[in-house]
Amino acid sequence: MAYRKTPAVQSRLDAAREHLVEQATSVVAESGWANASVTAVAAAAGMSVGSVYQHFSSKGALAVEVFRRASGREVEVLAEVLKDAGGDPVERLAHGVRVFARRAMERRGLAHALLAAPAEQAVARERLEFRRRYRDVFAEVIREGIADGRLPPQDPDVTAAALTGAIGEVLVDPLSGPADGDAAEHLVAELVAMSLRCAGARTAG
Amino acid sequence: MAYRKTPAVQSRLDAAREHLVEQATSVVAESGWANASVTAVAAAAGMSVGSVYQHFSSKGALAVEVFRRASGREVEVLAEVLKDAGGDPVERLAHGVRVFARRAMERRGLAHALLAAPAEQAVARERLEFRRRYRDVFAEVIREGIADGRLPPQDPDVTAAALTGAIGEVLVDPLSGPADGDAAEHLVAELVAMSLRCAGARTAG
DNA sequence: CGAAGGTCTGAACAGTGGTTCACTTGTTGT
DNA sequence: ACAACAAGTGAACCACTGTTCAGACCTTCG
Repeated sequence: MAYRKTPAVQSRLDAAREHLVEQATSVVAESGWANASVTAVAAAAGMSVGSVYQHFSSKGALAVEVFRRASGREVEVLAEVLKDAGGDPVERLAHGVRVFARRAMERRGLAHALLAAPAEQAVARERLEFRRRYRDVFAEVIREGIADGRLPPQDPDVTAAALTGAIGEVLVDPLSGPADGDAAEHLVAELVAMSLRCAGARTAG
Repeated sequence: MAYRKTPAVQSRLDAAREHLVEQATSVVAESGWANASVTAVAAAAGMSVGSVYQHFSSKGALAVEVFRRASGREVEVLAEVLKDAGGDPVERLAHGVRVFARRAMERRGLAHALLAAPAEQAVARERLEFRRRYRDVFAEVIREGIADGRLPPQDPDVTAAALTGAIGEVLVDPLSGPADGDAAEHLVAELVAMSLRCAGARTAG
């Protein structure tokens, strides 16, 4: 033999793959899935179309990877807040909604891509899974709230799904506009209040 | 002159157009926008591809017409219930949610196509308008509720958007399954209760 | 009936975008 | 330096669909 893949080469490959996924994410966040053609993504990553297929067996596989990373990050953050932030379940729910909303407003493009933008089948399937995970983490905290009497009896899955849909709808809708500082704060406050009412918390007048 | 379009011919044309729109709606409801190619729609309507272009200047125009009709019907029904059904605003809201939910569950395919299924740009734009109209009719009844003191102060647009998103999320999610009689009734009841809580109505324990 | 002008057809066309592959370039070990 | 082989390239290929259009067929009216 006269050639064997060296660690240096491997890490260069890994870095290239990493870079590709990151750039693809940017393209998706800025222009949506529809404009994230293999050509466009390859160009953004500064590599040839052919090279993309050295890292992913198909465009769909790359799209799924992009979606999984971004959505996984979001779910993780939310789950952490809902589980480990201090306070009773209702306080944690409020905090979670606040974080969800703020993050989505800061990265509007990405939020839209994850929650609503038209996408190919493979990504659409991932999106269902993503929403299911969101629902599960919300449902858990609602269950806790019911258990300790701070929330009234209810089907936690229905309420959790509703929260996911409600927040997504409010945030993704372009009528809410770019939402500068003040308007954004107002929106977040209204969202939190609405979510607490939705779960049946008594605090929100 | 030797030929002029006769009323009989015109009504035959109108009927054909009508038939085309109806069949296209069926295709969309059953297979989603993605599978509603011009070829498939023409076949379903029993006409040639070319004839489709006698009625609509493009595939997008046909898709928009299909969407407008179906969505317009739904909004109309909901608006009527929210405005004209008897009772105070809270009762009307509950009734409206019940109707929205039942209709969506009865025509799951259509509901999914209207609310969530991936669609081309032109339809996506219509969908935003559709959701805006839903929001407006919900917001109106919420405003009334606030005005007569049955609902607490809140941003009606935020709550209305949330209701649209929440109900859509709960209904469209395939995990809720085909929802046979009993499960369906449970789901509707939970949805109504959740919606009333969401708007801040006091009745819902 | 026959001319005029419409309606209907579906194969051919054209744009798009994912995928491939013969080739060039780069890297490794002798 | 050179052989061996992997990585990188991008034009060509291919499948898929929306759209067109020349000709077939129908309807009207003198």
